[in-house]
Amino acid sequence: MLEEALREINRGSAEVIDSERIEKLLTAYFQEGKTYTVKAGFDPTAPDLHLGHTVLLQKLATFQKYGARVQFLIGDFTATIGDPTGKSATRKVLTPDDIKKNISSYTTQAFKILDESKTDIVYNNDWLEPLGANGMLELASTLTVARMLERDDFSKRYASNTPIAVSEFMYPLLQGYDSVHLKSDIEIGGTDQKFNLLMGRQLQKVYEVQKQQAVLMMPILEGLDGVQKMSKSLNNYIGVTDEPNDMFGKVLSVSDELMWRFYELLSTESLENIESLKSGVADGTLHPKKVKESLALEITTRFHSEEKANFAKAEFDKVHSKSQIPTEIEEYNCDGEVWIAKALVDCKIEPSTSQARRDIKQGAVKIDQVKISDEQLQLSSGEYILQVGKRKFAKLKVN
RNA sequence: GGUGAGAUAGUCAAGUGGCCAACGACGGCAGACUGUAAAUCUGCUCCCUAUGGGUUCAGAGGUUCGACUCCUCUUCUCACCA
Repeated sequence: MLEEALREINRGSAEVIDSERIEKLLTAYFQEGKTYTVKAGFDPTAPDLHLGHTVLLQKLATFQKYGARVQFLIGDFTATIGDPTGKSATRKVLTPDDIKKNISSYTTQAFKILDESKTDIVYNNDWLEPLGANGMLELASTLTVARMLERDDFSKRYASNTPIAVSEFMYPLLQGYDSVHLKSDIEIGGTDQKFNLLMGRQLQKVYEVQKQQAVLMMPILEGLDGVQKMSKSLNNYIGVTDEPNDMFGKVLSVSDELMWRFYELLSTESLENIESLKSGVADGTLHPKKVKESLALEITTRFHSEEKANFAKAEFDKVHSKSQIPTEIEEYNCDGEVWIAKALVDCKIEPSTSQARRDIKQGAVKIDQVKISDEQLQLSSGEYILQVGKRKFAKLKVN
Protein backbone atom coordinates (compact mmCIF):
# COMPACT_ATOMS: atom_id res chain seq x y z
CA MET A 1 0.00 0.00 0.00
CA LEU A 2 2.66 2.45 1.08
CA GLU A 3 4.80 1.43 -1.81
CA GLU A 4 2.02 1.89 -4.29
CA ALA A 5 1.23 5.31 -2.87
CA LEU A 6 4.82 6.39 -3.16
CA ARG A 7 5.00 5.20 -6.71
CA GLU A 8 1.87 7.10 -7.67
CA ILE A 9 3.13 10.21 -5.97
CA ASN A 10 6.50 10.10 -7.65
CA ARG A 11 4.91 9.31 -10.97
CA GLY A 12 5.98 11.73 -13.64
CA SER A 13 7.76 14.03 -11.21
CA ALA A 14 10.81 15.86 -12.43
CA GLU A 15 12.54 16.18 -9.10
CA VAL A 16 11.80 15.45 -5.47
CA ILE A 17 13.63 17.09 -2.63
CA ASP A 18 13.55 15.35 0.72
CA SER A 19 11.67 12.25 -0.35
CA GLU A 20 12.30 10.76 3.12
CA ARG A 21 9.98 13.35 4.53
CA ILE A 22 7.23 12.35 2.12
CA GLU A 23 7.75 8.74 3.00
CA LYS A 24 7.47 9.51 6.72
CA LEU A 25 4.30 11.51 6.25
CA LEU A 26 2.74 8.72 4.29
CA THR A 27 3.79 6.12 6.78
CA ALA A 28 2.20 8.16 9.54
CA TYR A 29 -0.95 8.35 7.50
CA PHE A 30 -1.15 4.66 6.81
CA GLN A 31 -0.29 3.65 10.36
CA GLU A 32 -2.01 6.30 12.46
CA GLY A 33 -4.34 8.01 10.00
CA LYS A 34 -2.49 11.28 10.42
CA THR A 35 -3.09 13.80 7.70
CA TYR A 36 -0.58 16.29 6.37
CA THR A 37 -0.69 19.38 4.18
CA VAL A 38 0.34 19.87 0.60
CA LYS A 39 0.60 23.39 -0.68
CA ALA A 40 0.40 24.59 -4.24
CA GLY A 41 0.25 28.19 -5.32
CA PHE A 42 -1.90 29.53 -8.12
CA ASP A 43 -1.77 32.81 -9.83
CA PRO A 44 -5.18 34.44 -10.15
CA THR A 45 -4.27 35.94 -13.51
CA ALA A 46 -5.16 33.12 -15.86
CA PRO A 47 -8.74 32.00 -15.69
CA ASP A 48 -8.52 29.73 -18.71
CA LEU A 49 -6.91 26.53 -17.63
CA HIS A 50 -5.42 24.09 -20.06
CA LEU A 51 -4.15 20.57 -19.54
CA GLY A 52 -0.72 21.88 -18.65
CA HIS A 53 -2.17 23.39 -15.51
CA THR A 54 -3.99 20.22 -14.62
CA VAL A 55 -0.80 18.24 -14.23
CA LEU A 56 -0.30 19.91 -10.86
CA LEU A 57 -3.94 19.59 -9.94
CA GLN A 58 -3.88 15.90 -10.57
CA LYS A 59 -0.81 15.47 -8.49
CA LEU A 60 -2.67 17.21 -5.71
CA ALA A 61 -5.59 14.86 -6.23
CA THR A 62 -3.23 11.93 -5.87
CA PHE A 63 -2.00 13.32 -2.59
CA GLN A 64 -5.58 13.72 -1.44
CA LYS A 65 -6.13 10.08 -2.16
CA TYR A 66 -3.36 9.32 0.30
CA GLY A 67 -4.39 11.46 3.21
CA ALA A 68 -3.34 14.96 2.27
CA ARG A 69 -5.18 18.16 2.88
CA VAL A 70 -4.50 20.49 0.01
CA GLN A 71 -3.67 24.10 0.66
CA PHE A 72 -4.90 25.69 -2.53
CA LEU A 73 -3.12 28.98 -2.30
CA ILE A 74 -4.34 31.91 -4.31
CA GLY A 75 -1.54 34.38 -4.78
CA ASP A 76 -3.72 37.45 -4.69
CA PHE A 77 -1.07 39.49 -2.89
CA THR A 78 1.88 38.30 -4.93
CA ALA A 79 -0.07 38.76 -8.15
CA THR A 80 0.32 42.46 -7.67
CA ILE A 81 4.10 42.17 -7.83
CA GLY A 82 4.45 39.85 -10.75
CA ASP A 83 6.66 36.81 -10.80
CA PRO A 84 9.91 37.58 -12.54
CA THR A 85 9.37 35.74 -15.76
CA GLY A 86 11.59 38.11 -17.65
CA LYS A 87 8.81 39.38 -19.81
CA SER A 88 6.63 40.59 -17.02
CA ALA A 89 7.30 44.25 -17.70
CA THR A 90 3.91 44.90 -19.22
CA ARG A 91 1.98 42.97 -16.63
CA LYS A 92 -1.23 44.71 -15.90
CA VAL A 93 -2.46 45.23 -12.40
CA LEU A 94 -5.55 43.26 -11.56
CA THR A 95 -8.41 44.86 -9.76
CA PRO A 96 -9.85 42.99 -6.77
CA ASP A 97 -12.92 42.39 -8.87
CA ASP A 98 -10.95 40.77 -11.67
CA ILE A 99 -9.18 38.60 -9.18
CA LYS A 100 -12.43 37.49 -7.61
CA LYS A 101 -13.85 36.58 -10.98
CA ASN A 102 -10.73 34.73 -12.03
CA ILE A 103 -10.62 32.79 -8.81
CA SER A 104 -14.16 31.55 -9.02
CA SER A 105 -13.72 30.36 -12.58
CA TYR A 106 -10.39 28.86 -11.56
CA THR A 107 -11.79 26.90 -8.67
CA THR A 108 -14.84 25.55 -10.46
CA GLN A 109 -12.47 24.19 -13.06
CA ALA A 110 -10.06 22.91 -10.43
CA PHE A 111 -12.74 21.03 -8.52
CA LYS A 112 -13.37 18.85 -11.51
CA ILE A 113 -10.13 17.24 -10.41
CA LEU A 114 -9.69 18.04 -6.74
CA ASP A 115 -11.74 16.74 -3.86
CA GLU A 116 -13.39 19.83 -2.47
CA SER A 117 -13.83 18.38 1.00
CA LYS A 118 -10.09 17.92 1.33
CA THR A 119 -9.13 21.31 0.02
CA ASP A 120 -8.58 24.58 1.83
CA ILE A 121 -8.57 27.63 -0.35
CA VAL A 122 -6.29 30.22 1.18
CA TYR A 123 -5.35 33.72 0.12
CA ASN A 124 -1.88 34.99 0.83
CA ASN A 125 -3.13 38.53 1.09
CA ASP A 126 -4.61 37.47 4.45
CA TRP A 127 -1.22 37.21 6.09
CA LEU A 128 1.09 39.10 3.78
CA GLU A 129 -0.82 42.32 4.00
CA PRO A 130 -0.70 42.45 7.84
CA LEU A 131 2.99 41.58 7.70
CA GLY A 132 3.76 45.26 7.31
CA ALA A 133 6.99 47.06 6.70
CA ASN A 134 8.71 45.57 9.73
CA GLY A 135 7.80 42.06 8.77
CA MET A 136 8.90 42.66 5.23
CA LEU A 137 12.26 43.95 6.29
CA GLU A 138 12.75 41.09 8.65
CA LEU A 139 11.89 38.74 5.86
CA ALA A 140 14.25 40.48 3.47
CA SER A 141 17.10 40.30 5.96
CA THR A 142 17.10 36.53 5.83
CA LEU A 143 18.61 36.47 2.42
CA THR A 144 21.62 37.91 0.65
CA VAL A 145 21.65 39.47 -2.77
CA ALA A 146 24.24 36.96 -3.87
CA ARG A 147 21.90 34.16 -2.98
CA MET A 148 19.10 35.84 -4.85
CA LEU A 149 21.24 36.12 -7.92
CA GLU A 150 21.71 32.38 -7.89
CA ARG A 151 18.31 32.16 -9.38
CA ASP A 152 18.87 31.41 -13.02
CA ASP A 153 16.41 33.92 -14.31
CA PHE A 154 17.86 36.71 -12.17
CA SER A 155 21.46 35.97 -13.00
CA LYS A 156 20.72 35.90 -16.69
CA ARG A 157 18.91 39.16 -16.59
CA TYR A 158 21.58 40.71 -14.43
CA ALA A 159 24.30 39.54 -16.79
CA SER A 160 22.48 40.86 -19.82
CA ASN A 161 21.68 44.18 -18.16
CA THR A 162 17.97 43.57 -18.24
CA PRO A 163 16.43 45.54 -15.43
CA ILE A 164 15.37 43.73 -12.29
CA ALA A 165 13.05 45.58 -9.97
CA VAL A 166 13.95 45.24 -6.32
CA SER A 167 10.36 44.27 -5.68
CA GLU A 168 10.87 41.22 -7.83
CA PHE A 169 13.35 39.97 -5.29
CA MET A 170 10.49 39.93 -2.86
CA TYR A 171 8.46 37.48 -4.84
CA PRO A 172 10.34 34.32 -3.93
CA LEU A 173 10.58 35.51 -0.35
CA LEU A 174 6.89 36.05 -0.07
CA GLN A 175 6.09 32.76 -1.69
CA GLY A 176 8.46 31.14 0.75
CA TYR A 177 6.84 32.95 3.61
CA ASP A 178 3.52 31.45 2.60
CA SER A 179 4.97 28.10 3.49
CA VAL A 180 6.05 29.45 6.87
CA HIS A 181 2.60 30.76 7.62
CA LEU A 182 0.80 27.68 6.40
CA LYS A 183 3.29 25.30 7.98
CA SER A 184 3.15 23.23 4.83
CA ASP A 185 4.54 19.72 4.91
CA ILE A 186 4.96 19.44 1.19
CA GLU A 187 4.86 21.95 -1.61
CA ILE A 188 4.49 21.10 -5.25
CA GLY A 189 5.03 23.19 -8.33
CA GLY A 190 6.51 23.21 -11.81
CA THR A 191 10.22 22.80 -12.40
CA ASP A 192 10.36 26.48 -13.27
CA GLN A 193 9.40 27.20 -9.69
CA LYS A 194 12.38 25.41 -8.17
CA PHE A 195 13.99 28.47 -6.67
CA ASN A 196 10.77 29.68 -5.10
CA LEU A 197 9.92 26.26 -3.76
CA LEU A 198 13.29 25.94 -2.13
CA MET A 199 12.85 29.34 -0.61
CA GLY A 200 9.97 27.89 1.36
CA ARG A 201 12.30 25.32 2.86
CA GLN A 202 14.91 27.88 3.68
CA LEU A 203 12.48 30.25 5.36
CA GLN A 204 10.80 27.52 7.34
CA LYS A 205 14.22 26.78 8.76
CA VAL A 206 14.95 30.41 9.55
CA TYR A 207 11.61 30.95 11.22
CA GLU A 208 11.89 27.60 12.96
CA VAL A 209 8.28 26.72 12.36
CA GLN A 210 8.75 23.03 11.99
CA LYS A 211 10.49 20.58 9.79
CA GLN A 212 11.27 21.87 6.35
CA GLN A 213 8.73 21.12 3.68
CA ALA A 214 9.46 18.51 1.10
CA VAL A 215 9.32 19.72 -2.47
CA LEU A 216 7.98 17.90 -5.47
CA MET A 217 8.41 19.36 -8.90
CA MET A 218 6.41 18.43 -11.94
CA PRO A 219 7.71 18.79 -15.48
CA ILE A 220 6.17 21.28 -17.85
CA LEU A 221 3.73 19.55 -20.16
CA GLU A 222 4.45 19.73 -23.86
CA GLY A 223 1.81 21.11 -26.17
CA LEU A 224 0.21 19.47 -29.19
CA ASP A 225 3.34 19.96 -31.26
CA GLY A 226 5.23 17.81 -28.79
CA VAL A 227 8.13 20.22 -28.54
CA GLN A 228 7.23 23.47 -26.91
CA LYS A 229 5.45 23.78 -23.62
CA MET A 230 1.71 23.87 -23.71
CA SER A 231 0.58 27.44 -23.69
CA LYS A 232 -2.19 29.54 -24.94
CA SER A 233 0.04 31.96 -26.79
CA LEU A 234 1.60 29.15 -28.81
CA ASN A 235 -1.84 27.86 -29.60
CA ASN A 236 -0.83 24.29 -28.89
CA TYR A 237 -3.05 23.75 -25.92
CA ILE A 238 -6.06 21.74 -24.93
CA GLY A 239 -8.24 23.95 -22.79
CA VAL A 240 -10.28 22.37 -20.04
CA THR A 241 -13.28 24.31 -21.30
CA ASP A 242 -12.82 23.17 -24.89
CA GLU A 243 -15.86 21.63 -26.52
CA PRO A 244 -16.00 17.84 -26.20
CA ASN A 245 -15.48 17.36 -29.93
CA ASP A 246 -12.46 19.62 -30.00
CA MET A 247 -11.00 18.11 -26.91
CA PHE A 248 -11.36 14.59 -28.20
CA GLY A 249 -9.93 15.49 -31.57
CA LYS A 250 -7.01 17.38 -30.11
CA VAL A 251 -5.98 14.52 -27.86
CA LEU A 252 -6.19 12.15 -30.75
CA SER A 253 -3.97 14.36 -32.84
CA VAL A 254 -0.96 14.18 -30.54
CA SER A 255 1.90 12.00 -31.67
CA ASP A 256 2.24 8.45 -30.36
CA GLU A 257 5.32 9.44 -28.46
CA LEU A 258 3.64 12.34 -26.74
CA MET A 259 0.67 10.15 -25.96
CA TRP A 260 2.71 8.26 -23.38
CA ARG A 261 3.72 11.47 -21.81
CA PHE A 262 0.08 12.47 -21.55
CA TYR A 263 -0.70 9.08 -20.06
CA GLU A 264 1.92 9.50 -17.42
CA LEU A 265 1.03 13.05 -16.47
CA LEU A 266 -2.68 13.29 -17.16
CA SER A 267 -4.28 9.89 -16.97
CA THR A 268 -5.48 8.29 -13.76
CA GLU A 269 -4.76 4.90 -15.25
CA SER A 270 -2.44 2.96 -12.96
CA LEU A 271 1.19 2.64 -13.87
CA GLU A 272 0.86 -1.14 -14.32
CA ASN A 273 -1.93 -0.70 -16.81
CA ILE A 274 0.04 1.88 -18.72
CA GLU A 275 3.01 -0.46 -18.85
CA SER A 276 0.85 -3.23 -20.28
CA LEU A 277 -0.60 -0.85 -22.84
CA LYS A 278 2.91 0.10 -23.81
CA SER A 279 4.05 -3.46 -24.27
CA GLY A 280 0.85 -4.25 -26.11
CA VAL A 281 1.59 -1.55 -28.62
CA ALA A 282 5.22 -2.56 -28.82
CA ASP A 283 4.48 -6.18 -29.75
CA GLY A 284 1.69 -5.20 -32.10
CA THR A 285 -1.23 -6.75 -30.21
CA LEU A 286 -2.69 -3.33 -29.50
CA HIS A 287 -3.32 -0.63 -32.05
CA PRO A 288 -1.87 2.70 -30.93
CA LYS A 289 -4.96 4.48 -32.10
CA LYS A 290 -7.13 2.44 -29.74
CA VAL A 291 -4.86 3.38 -26.87
CA LYS A 292 -4.99 7.01 -27.81
CA GLU A 293 -8.75 6.84 -28.10
CA SER A 294 -9.19 5.64 -24.57
CA LEU A 295 -6.93 8.44 -23.36
CA ALA A 296 -9.03 10.93 -25.29
CA LEU A 297 -12.18 9.43 -23.81
CA GLU A 298 -10.81 9.61 -20.30
CA ILE A 299 -9.79 13.23 -20.62
CA THR A 300 -12.99 14.32 -22.33
CA THR A 301 -15.05 12.51 -19.70
CA ARG A 302 -13.18 14.23 -16.91
CA PHE A 303 -14.04 17.70 -18.10
CA HIS A 304 -17.44 17.02 -19.58
CA SER A 305 -19.23 13.73 -19.10
CA GLU A 306 -19.05 10.17 -20.25
CA GLU A 307 -22.04 10.66 -22.44
CA LYS A 308 -20.54 13.67 -24.18
CA ALA A 309 -17.22 11.93 -24.56
CA ASN A 310 -18.81 8.96 -26.25
CA PHE A 311 -20.72 11.25 -28.48
CA ALA A 312 -17.54 13.07 -29.42
CA LYS A 313 -15.92 9.77 -30.28
CA ALA A 314 -18.85 8.70 -32.44
CA GLU A 315 -18.81 12.05 -34.12
CA PHE A 316 -15.12 11.80 -34.74
CA ASP A 317 -15.43 8.38 -36.34
CA LYS A 318 -18.26 9.61 -38.46
CA VAL A 319 -16.41 12.63 -39.79
CA HIS A 320 -12.95 11.24 -40.15
CA SER A 321 -13.03 7.49 -40.47
CA LYS A 322 -16.14 7.42 -42.62
CA SER A 323 -15.66 10.96 -43.92
CA GLN A 324 -19.23 11.97 -43.41
CA ILE A 325 -20.63 15.30 -42.40
CA PRO A 326 -20.71 16.17 -38.71
CA THR A 327 -24.08 16.31 -37.02
CA GLU A 328 -23.93 19.93 -36.05
CA ILE A 329 -22.73 22.54 -38.46
CA GLU A 330 -22.83 26.30 -38.32
CA GLU A 331 -25.55 27.66 -40.55
CA TYR A 332 -25.45 30.78 -42.63
CA ASN A 333 -27.87 32.57 -44.92
CA CYS A 334 -27.41 34.85 -47.83
CA ASP A 335 -29.44 36.40 -50.59
CA GLY A 336 -29.21 35.96 -54.33
CA GLU A 337 -26.47 34.27 -56.26
CA VAL A 338 -23.18 34.01 -54.45
CA TRP A 339 -19.73 33.54 -55.73
CA ILE A 340 -18.26 30.45 -54.11
CA ALA A 341 -15.11 32.16 -52.81
CA LYS A 342 -17.17 34.89 -51.20
CA ALA A 343 -19.50 32.32 -49.71
CA LEU A 344 -16.61 30.51 -48.05
CA VAL A 345 -15.42 33.75 -46.52
CA ASP A 346 -18.91 34.65 -45.35
CA CYS A 347 -19.22 31.29 -43.68
CA LYS A 348 -15.98 31.97 -41.86
CA ILE A 349 -14.24 28.86 -43.07
CA GLU A 350 -11.82 30.85 -45.20
CA PRO A 351 -10.01 34.03 -44.15
CA SER A 352 -9.99 35.72 -47.56
CA THR A 353 -11.20 35.19 -51.08
CA SER A 354 -7.59 34.86 -52.17
CA GLN A 355 -7.11 31.96 -49.82
CA ALA A 356 -10.42 30.48 -50.91
CA ARG A 357 -9.37 30.56 -54.56
CA ARG A 358 -6.11 28.87 -53.76
CA ASP A 359 -7.83 26.14 -51.86
CA ILE A 360 -10.30 25.59 -54.65
CA LYS A 361 -7.43 25.29 -57.09
CA GLN A 362 -5.87 22.70 -54.86
CA GLY A 363 -9.02 20.67 -54.56
CA ALA A 364 -9.54 21.29 -50.88
CA VAL A 365 -13.06 22.59 -51.25
CA LYS A 366 -16.10 20.37 -51.43
CA ILE A 367 -19.76 21.14 -51.86
CA ASP A 368 -22.08 18.43 -50.63
CA GLN A 369 -19.12 16.04 -50.43
CA VAL A 370 -18.14 16.66 -54.04
CA LYS A 371 -14.81 18.23 -54.86
CA ILE A 372 -15.05 21.35 -56.97
CA SER A 373 -12.48 22.95 -59.22
CA ASP A 374 -14.23 25.94 -60.75
CA GLU A 375 -13.22 29.00 -58.80
CA GLN A 376 -15.77 31.11 -60.65
CA LEU A 377 -18.67 28.95 -59.55
CA GLN A 378 -21.84 30.80 -58.62
CA LEU A 379 -24.19 29.31 -56.09
CA SER A 380 -27.82 29.73 -57.01
CA SER A 381 -30.58 29.35 -54.47
CA GLY A 382 -30.65 26.19 -52.44
CA GLU A 383 -28.89 24.61 -49.49
CA TYR A 384 -25.27 23.63 -49.57
CA ILE A 385 -22.82 21.94 -47.27
CA LEU A 386 -19.51 23.67 -47.79
CA GLN A 387 -16.29 22.04 -46.70
CA VAL A 388 -12.66 23.12 -46.68
CA GLY A 389 -10.08 20.49 -45.92
CA LYS A 390 -11.01 17.83 -43.44
CA ARG A 391 -12.35 19.78 -40.59
CA LYS A 392 -13.99 22.98 -41.65
CA PHE A 393 -17.67 22.76 -42.41
CA ALA A 394 -20.52 25.17 -42.92
CA LYS A 395 -24.08 25.00 -44.10
CA LEU A 396 -25.17 27.76 -46.42
CA LYS A 397 -28.71 28.61 -47.42
CA VAL A 398 -28.97 30.77 -50.49
CA ASN A 399 -32.29 32.53 -50.86
C1' G B 1 27.30 61.32 -22.90
C1' G B 2 30.51 59.32 -27.37
C1' U B 3 31.03 55.87 -31.48
C1' G B 4 29.31 52.07 -34.50
C1' A B 5 25.51 48.49 -36.20
C1' G B 6 20.54 47.58 -37.05
C1' A B 7 14.68 47.86 -37.66
C1' U B 8 12.06 43.49 -44.01
C1' A B 9 5.56 39.50 -44.03
C1' G B 10 3.34 34.88 -38.01
C1' U B 11 8.86 34.10 -36.46
C1' C B 12 14.03 33.90 -38.07
C1' A B 13 16.44 35.84 -42.18
C1' A B 14 18.27 37.28 -47.61
C1' G B 15 17.85 41.39 -50.69
C1' U B 16 22.09 47.38 -51.23
C1' G B 17 18.33 51.79 -57.63
C1' G B 18 14.31 48.78 -62.08
C1' C B 19 14.27 41.40 -63.29
C1' C B 20 10.75 42.61 -55.81
C1' A B 21 4.70 41.01 -53.34
C1' A B 22 10.33 40.55 -52.07
C1' C B 23 15.48 34.12 -52.00
C1' G B 24 15.60 30.76 -47.99
C1' A B 25 14.28 28.41 -43.22
C1' C B 26 10.64 27.48 -39.49
C1' G B 27 5.67 27.74 -38.61
C1' G B 28 0.73 27.42 -40.84
C1' C B 29 -2.86 25.57 -44.58
C1' A B 30 -4.04 22.00 -48.34
C1' G B 31 -3.16 17.43 -51.37
C1' A B 32 -1.03 12.17 -51.48
C1' C B 33 0.01 8.22 -48.02
C1' U B 34 -2.26 6.92 -43.15
C1' G B 35 -4.54 5.65 -37.61
C1' U B 36 -7.11 13.40 -38.98
C1' A B 37 -0.47 10.00 -35.37
C1' A B 38 4.54 10.49 -36.65
C1' A B 39 7.75 10.34 -40.79
C1' U B 40 7.85 11.31 -46.02
C1' C B 41 6.61 13.58 -50.81
C1' U B 42 3.97 17.78 -53.42
C1' G B 43 1.61 22.56 -53.76
C1' C B 44 0.27 27.08 -51.40
C1' U B 45 1.22 30.92 -47.74
C1' C B 46 -0.52 40.32 -48.15
C1' C B 47 -5.48 41.88 -50.10
C1' C B 48 -9.00 42.45 -54.24
C1' U B 49 -14.03 38.28 -58.95
C1' A B 50 -7.71 38.80 -60.79
C1' U B 51 -3.06 36.86 -67.42
C1' G B 52 -5.03 42.79 -64.15
C1' G B 53 -5.40 46.20 -59.77
C1' G B 54 -4.26 47.80 -54.73
C1' U B 55 -1.37 48.19 -50.22
C1' U B 56 3.56 46.52 -48.08
C1' C B 57 10.04 46.26 -46.26
C1' A B 58 10.01 51.03 -38.36
C1' G B 59 7.75 56.47 -39.10
C1' A B 60 7.94 61.34 -41.70
C1' G B 61 10.03 64.00 -45.59
C1' G B 62 13.50 64.36 -49.92
C1' U B 63 16.55 62.85 -54.49
C1' U B 64 14.98 60.01 -59.00
C1' C B 65 11.41 58.48 -64.94
C1' G B 66 11.67 54.66 -61.01
C1' A B 67 13.50 53.27 -54.04
C1' C B 68 13.26 47.76 -49.50
C1' U B 69 17.70 49.71 -51.64
C1' C B 70 20.48 56.73 -51.89
C1' C B 71 19.93 61.46 -48.52
C1' U B 72 17.74 64.09 -44.02
C1' C B 73 15.11 63.98 -39.61
C1' U B 74 12.25 61.05 -35.83
C1' U B 75 11.30 56.74 -32.88
C1' C B 76 13.02 52.17 -31.07
C1' U B 77 16.76 48.04 -30.51
C1' C B 78 21.74 46.21 -30.06
C1' A B 79 27.25 46.44 -29.51
C1' C B 80 31.63 48.86 -27.91
C1' C B 81 33.62 53.03 -25.14
C1' A B 82 32.75 56.61 -20.96
